[in-house]
Amino acid sequence: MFSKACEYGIRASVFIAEQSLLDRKVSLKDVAEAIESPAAYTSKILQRLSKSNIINSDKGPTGGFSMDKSELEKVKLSSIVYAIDGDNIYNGCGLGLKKCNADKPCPVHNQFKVIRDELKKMLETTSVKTLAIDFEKGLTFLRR
Amino acid sequence: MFSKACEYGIRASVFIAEQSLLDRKVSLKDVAEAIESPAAYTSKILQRLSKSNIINSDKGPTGGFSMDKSELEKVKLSSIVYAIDGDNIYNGCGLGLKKCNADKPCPVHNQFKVIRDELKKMLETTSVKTLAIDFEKGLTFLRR
DNA sequence: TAAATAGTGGACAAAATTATCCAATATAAA
DNA sequence: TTTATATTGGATAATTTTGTCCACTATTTA
Repeated sequence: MFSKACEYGIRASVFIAEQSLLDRKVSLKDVAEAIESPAAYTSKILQRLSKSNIINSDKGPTGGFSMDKSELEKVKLSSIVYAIDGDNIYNGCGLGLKKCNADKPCPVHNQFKVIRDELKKMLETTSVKTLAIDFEKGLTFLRR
Repeated sequence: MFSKACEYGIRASVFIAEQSLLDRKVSLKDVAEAIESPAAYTSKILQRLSKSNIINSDKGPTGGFSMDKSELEKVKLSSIVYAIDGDNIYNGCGLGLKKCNADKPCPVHNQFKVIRDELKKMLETTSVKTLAIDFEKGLTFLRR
């Protein structure tokens, strides 16, 4: 479905969001431990999220990663997925054809369109904030 | 969504099915040209489909790949996907957690479950035969 | 201003996926 | 039975994705 990088990206975002709700900045190490991911690789992913203005990163002592509490509910899963995996999930053909649309559809174009549209809607309506709140309550998990 | 191998596998199956409806066996070369895929790689994929009893393969002159017309509507997309990509699509966690279920769910477990179940249902109800018939009619395309 | 800390960016390495090549095998037809 | 044809299977290569390492920059604190 998503690349491993994107999976780490979503998990990291949920963790950073949750900690931000508690007014805590987190270090790369914190993130990697919380989501059980390779630290150096996670660093690259956080860089992308930072450049896409999804998370903040501050250097130096007392630095770390964070998200603005006030903007947290505006951040949807779709932004994270787009920042890391681009738009292949939405626009790419399910059978890998370069040109595939209603005019010249692949054999499963219509069947896939239904699924994709649902996936898209889900990603666009699910905010990181609600995921962070459930995680904070101990209802969901980011490792194992 | 699927691996490239799986995409080729589905496209190849639709082509082979369509040709089988016309009582024609097709060679590896035919398949590769019809679906615009690397022949040698496609060969490996057809081997898997053959071992999973989804397609027939006959060696020697007049040999080639084919599908039994009588069993064609029993072959669903789900069999092909399973033969090539396994069951990660259904059972794997959307965020890559090794253990993720209703008891210990990842943050997007429930949201993904809805999508997955729809995808699963779609794959399990879509037969290669109907896809082949639409392709035969010129309604759908396997290349470009 | 010096030292310690934390993220950045570039080069590099490992693993997985995708793709190629070719000798071997099976089979139909001459 | 020989020849031509078509798939098979194993080795190998290229590419992409995933993951690591390390010197550098920015920033806070003493």
